Amino acid sequence: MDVRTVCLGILSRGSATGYEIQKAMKEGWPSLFFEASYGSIYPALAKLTDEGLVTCREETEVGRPDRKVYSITPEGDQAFSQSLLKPLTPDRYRSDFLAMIYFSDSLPPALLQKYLDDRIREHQSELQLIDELSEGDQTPGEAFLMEWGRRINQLCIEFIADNRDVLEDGVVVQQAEAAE
Amino acid sequence: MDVRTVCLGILSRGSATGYEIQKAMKEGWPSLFFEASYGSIYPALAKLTDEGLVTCREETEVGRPDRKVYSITPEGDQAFSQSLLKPLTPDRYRSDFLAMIYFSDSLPPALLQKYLDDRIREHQSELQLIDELSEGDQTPGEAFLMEWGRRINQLCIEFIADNRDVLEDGVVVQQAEAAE
DNA sequence: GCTTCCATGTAATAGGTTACATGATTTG
DNA sequence: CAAATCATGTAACCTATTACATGGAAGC
Repeated sequence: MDVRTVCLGILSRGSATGYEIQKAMKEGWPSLFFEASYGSIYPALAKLTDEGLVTCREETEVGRPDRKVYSITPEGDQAFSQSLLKPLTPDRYRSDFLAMIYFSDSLPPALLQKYLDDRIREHQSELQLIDELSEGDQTPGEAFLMEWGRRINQLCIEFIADNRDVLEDGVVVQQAEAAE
Repeated sequence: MDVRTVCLGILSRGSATGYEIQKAMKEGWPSLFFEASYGSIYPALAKLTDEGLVTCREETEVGRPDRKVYSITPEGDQAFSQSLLKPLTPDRYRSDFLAMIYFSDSLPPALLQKYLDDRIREHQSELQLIDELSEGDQTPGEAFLMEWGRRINQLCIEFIADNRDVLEDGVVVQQAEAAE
């Protein structure tokens, strides 16, 4: 699922500007599964407009660029529904944090501690974000994502707290050999 | 952390061919935080060799391309250690699955069910992979990643099983309004 | 007075994937 | 007998990021 499709999906929930779409990907529910910068969102919206999948209503503004409110068209709705029928591509996950864990024996212990502390704080921020998003009514998808996000972040915080000594003490774990 | 750096990190654990590095990113511990295709790995190794961060020993093979075994140099070791000192970039996560959840009200119910079933199977496969990787001795980093992977995947399986009815019944969740 | 928010967009660049090219050996 | 495994590499392509360009209004 590329920027194009996610923009279309967000617009299927209601009209928005490019700026608002980016905000949704950064601080809204979509931030839990996607992110993109202006440099990809604006061209995507321009292309979707060319193809007739969205329309654009311009509102003249003073002192800043005209506000362009994009709305999905019936063709856009159909295109989006069809894109959901295509097989899902595998999740793409890339984590400097987990890489750092894997290579943590090449790391100064003080830095390892800092990275772990930082990480806990990041998970706490995300829990707070989810709390803020959770105010008001929710679609089933939002309710599911909310609890999902809570559980995952809680688990991560708890897990780091409970298991950081394995990394910090640098003990090599040996497999119990019951077979001998 | 780009392909270049992860290749270097993997080579810091022992010599390997490009093929083996790709396998590690696909089926080894590194698969938990990184993935890359040959098209990026081979050029990265060539460049690292040019820069003197790795060396390459060629073993003549019959019926297939020469096997090129890469080994990290002292300069490479140092370069890798230093790259771990640079601030970690935020995790990058992109999930068609969670996007599908978010937009699940635009989805035929039968397809939603299939996606959820498939997802549970994927998490089970990953648990199995982790079990296979867990045989033998482990570094602290590996032990941490092992348990991390187990817990996350177990949580996901359990969570989907427990909460899928929220999506499948399509009930709109309303916030309890205690303040009124 | 500084920072953040609003608001759009482009150009250069980075970083990667996909498909292609080749082909023997082992496993089911 | 087909498929997977081993094994390397390139070229075309795609997608997205980063940095730049612009600037007023509102909040702290």
